[in-house]
Amino acid sequence: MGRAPCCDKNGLKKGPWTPEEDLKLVNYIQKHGPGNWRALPKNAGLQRCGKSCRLRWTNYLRPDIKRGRFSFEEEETIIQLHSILGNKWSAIAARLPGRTDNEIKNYWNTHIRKRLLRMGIDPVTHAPRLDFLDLSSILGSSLCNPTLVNLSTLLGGSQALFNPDFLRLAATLMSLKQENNNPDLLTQNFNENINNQLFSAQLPNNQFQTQLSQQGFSTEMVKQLLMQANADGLLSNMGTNFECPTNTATTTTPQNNIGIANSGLSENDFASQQPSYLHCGSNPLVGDLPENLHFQSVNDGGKKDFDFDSTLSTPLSSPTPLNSSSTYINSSSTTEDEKESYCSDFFKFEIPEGLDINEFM
DNA sequence: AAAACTATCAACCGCGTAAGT
DNA sequence: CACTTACGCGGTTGATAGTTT
Repeated sequence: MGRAPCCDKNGLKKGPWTPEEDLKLVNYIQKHGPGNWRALPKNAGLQRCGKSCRLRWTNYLRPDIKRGRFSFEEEETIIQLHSILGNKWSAIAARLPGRTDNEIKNYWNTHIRKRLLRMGIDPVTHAPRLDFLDLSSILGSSLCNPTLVNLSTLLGGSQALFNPDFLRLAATLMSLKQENNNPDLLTQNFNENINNQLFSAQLPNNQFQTQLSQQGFSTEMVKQLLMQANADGLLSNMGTNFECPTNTATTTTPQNNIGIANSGLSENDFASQQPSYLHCGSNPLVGDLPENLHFQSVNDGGKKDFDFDSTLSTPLSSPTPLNSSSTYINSSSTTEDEKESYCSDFFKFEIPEGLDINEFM
């Protein structure tokens, strides 16, 4: 059964709206309010279909529409929301006052998407793109030491290689390798990036670890990669007793208190989400771990504090990391370069304060 | 100066679905 | 329950402006 046309299109005007048409539409809606779009054009004296009128109103004529360049904060919000919601433009627009879904969609496709691609980040999955990763280097390094990696599980568990969390980790690891001429920076980067990625990867219902273990590509593998890096002298500050927590941990950051335990989400709800760049830092830009940070376990129906100190031998990073890009955050007139610089910190996104994840469910 | 190319974004199209009959 | 209608959404198109060659 074919769908009935929204309106009789014979004789109806298409294309750009004239100021006169806009005026008619605005006047009519001011008097009668929006709605009943099918009847509206006839009543308003417009030779347009209702759909066209609705679109013109919602995307252009509505009085509360904010026009002009997207601010840095808006762009940040879009990226964060897109990592959670995907191409749910209307849902994203609902959280950006004054912006329409069409506008956000256009902006995504013409600006953000391209920038992410340039950064080597897949704009769909928000994970590093495979073709940008020197995975062969990782694999080659690991495979040279058969005690570190079981080849069959590695190959058989190829899905694990496509795990976004692992890819992020791999990307960071490789970037560390490229920077290994600066041990101090390396150590610091490890603290800030690897630790955070390992733990943040476990935040959504321990999804990362579960996937890895199910695919025979265990957390141990990641640890082995880190050990290998350590053996290579890359991670001079990493102790051999480095351990990943096995609890189901959720974020309860001192800053925004977002977490499963207090968000009203079930664990399954959380696990179903795409990687959202939740991380456990107090600073959304640098992602350092405050010493008093506690994770809450929601296992067994009860909340159990999870103490990082008991699982990490590595001291937490300093609160003022090198190369901090925190200066751009307050700039509303951000340049493209600055935004691109910001995207290099893309893995450290944090759900902004006041953003109610529960609304997305 | 003009052609070619690229970026932008308003508008359209078709589909899914809720609501109504 | 089947069907129709209206609405909203996401993908896509195409006109226009801006930039490069």
